[in-house]
Amino acid sequence: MDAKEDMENFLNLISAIPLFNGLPSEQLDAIRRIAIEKRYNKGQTIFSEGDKTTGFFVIVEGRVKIYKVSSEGKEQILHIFEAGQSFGEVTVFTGQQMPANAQTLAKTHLLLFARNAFVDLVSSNPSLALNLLGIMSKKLRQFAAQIENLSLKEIPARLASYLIYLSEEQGTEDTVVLNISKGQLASLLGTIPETLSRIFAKLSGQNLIRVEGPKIILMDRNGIEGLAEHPKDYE
Amino acid sequence: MDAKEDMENFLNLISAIPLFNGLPSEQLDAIRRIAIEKRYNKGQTIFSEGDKTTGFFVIVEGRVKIYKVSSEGKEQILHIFEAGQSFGEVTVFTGQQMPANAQTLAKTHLLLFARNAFVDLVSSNPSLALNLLGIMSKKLRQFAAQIENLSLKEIPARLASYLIYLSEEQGTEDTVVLNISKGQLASLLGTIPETLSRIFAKLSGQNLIRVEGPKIILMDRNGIEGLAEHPKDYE
DNA sequence: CGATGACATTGACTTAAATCAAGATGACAA
DNA sequence: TTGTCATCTTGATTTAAGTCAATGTCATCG
Repeated sequence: MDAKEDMENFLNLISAIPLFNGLPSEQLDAIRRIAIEKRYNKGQTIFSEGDKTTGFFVIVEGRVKIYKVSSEGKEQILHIFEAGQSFGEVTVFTGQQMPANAQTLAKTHLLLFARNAFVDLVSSNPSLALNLLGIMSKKLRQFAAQIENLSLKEIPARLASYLIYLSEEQGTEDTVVLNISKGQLASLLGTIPETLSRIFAKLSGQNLIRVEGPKIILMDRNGIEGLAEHPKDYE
Repeated sequence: MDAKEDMENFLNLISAIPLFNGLPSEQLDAIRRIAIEKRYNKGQTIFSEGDKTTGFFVIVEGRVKIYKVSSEGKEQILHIFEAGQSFGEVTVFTGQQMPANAQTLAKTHLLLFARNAFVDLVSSNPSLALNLLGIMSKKLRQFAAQIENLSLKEIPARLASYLIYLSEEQGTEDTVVLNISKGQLASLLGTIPETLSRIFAKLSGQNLIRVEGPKIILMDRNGIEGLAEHPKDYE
């Protein structure tokens, strides 16, 4: 009975993952057979830049940051992934070494799909391939947005964009809660904690936001949107 | 006879494109049937940010830049694609509007694949799907590298990285030829022409390179590689 | 031919953000 | 409680790169 219950649990888990959406149950079963469960505590390293390809990861529970580190030790977060999202696709199809580092930001439960088994699965399942293409397209789009932010916007505008993004993500109108530390947010925005702190202070002074610990109150949503798009008007 | 010759030409064209590598001839034929030929002169716009999804493009001949423009008019080049490469995949699978602009840098001959027809083709052809996944993985990797460069490296290091990349691309040991104008290179590196010009002058002064118009002679390849990785040692 | 216009360089100056350094705040354990 | 640690904030200063403006170079066209 336990075995059967486990399996049901498992199918519930993976069928809730966007990547595996709409797949027939025999495919889900095939997926189950090649999945390897992995559990981590907060702050553990999943892989490091230069490691040889392991495979493809899906987050069942927890949070993971993908980041690069410069030769002087500064960190740039490329992405933060939450439950239901996946990472590591890239090396599965290029087969080179891991291009970045991955570390947990919380207690995390992952599924790992070994490279070859996963490639076989994708080859024999067009709708899985299409799902994967859709997910990778979205990631490409997000990276393009990040490049745009880094090179075309100053940091206050990047923060404003991020706050708007968060409020959409959280479905809130005027209050967002940071789900990462301010230091990590600085890294995600391509800056350092001191600078971010000053910008929080500056935007507070302009009555655009109010900061209460990890809770940010958007006092003037229009103003914040304006800042995100037309930074020069808000100096 | 002409029709048959045309078809042979066409099959030669598309079988040389990495994306269509290894596909059986009946698939190539299906591809031919849905391809739409497009020809542009230098400097023409193929699509603009916000346009509704057109489809997927493959470059037969020429060169295309994909770029974003800030609200103040500064341009950031995301990518420059050459013959044999493809672009526009992203919107095919997300179906939103075009996230960036595309403009030709030379007389260019493209194939356009309309969205639905292309999705059908990919769904029914696993090895095409795998090729596409491989290509998108490579693009994700390149974007990640670009984000790293923009946020973790100063401009001299970015230029050094680019020169190394070019020399590998061109298979040369000590001389590379810029295939875009210096102004465009500035945009690709996330800076402006004036700054790039000063950095060329600075690196020349350090005897790392010599600049002769669009030809850059790498006088000290080790030094340039060092600069790309450890900028602080070269001030 | 000289003139126009794109592209590139150089100089003087400004500015956004990083660095360095010192405190503040808050959580948590001994 | 006190002490320790991580996170965050604030201040003084430096610096890389952007801006503004002038000038240079070169190809091409009428």
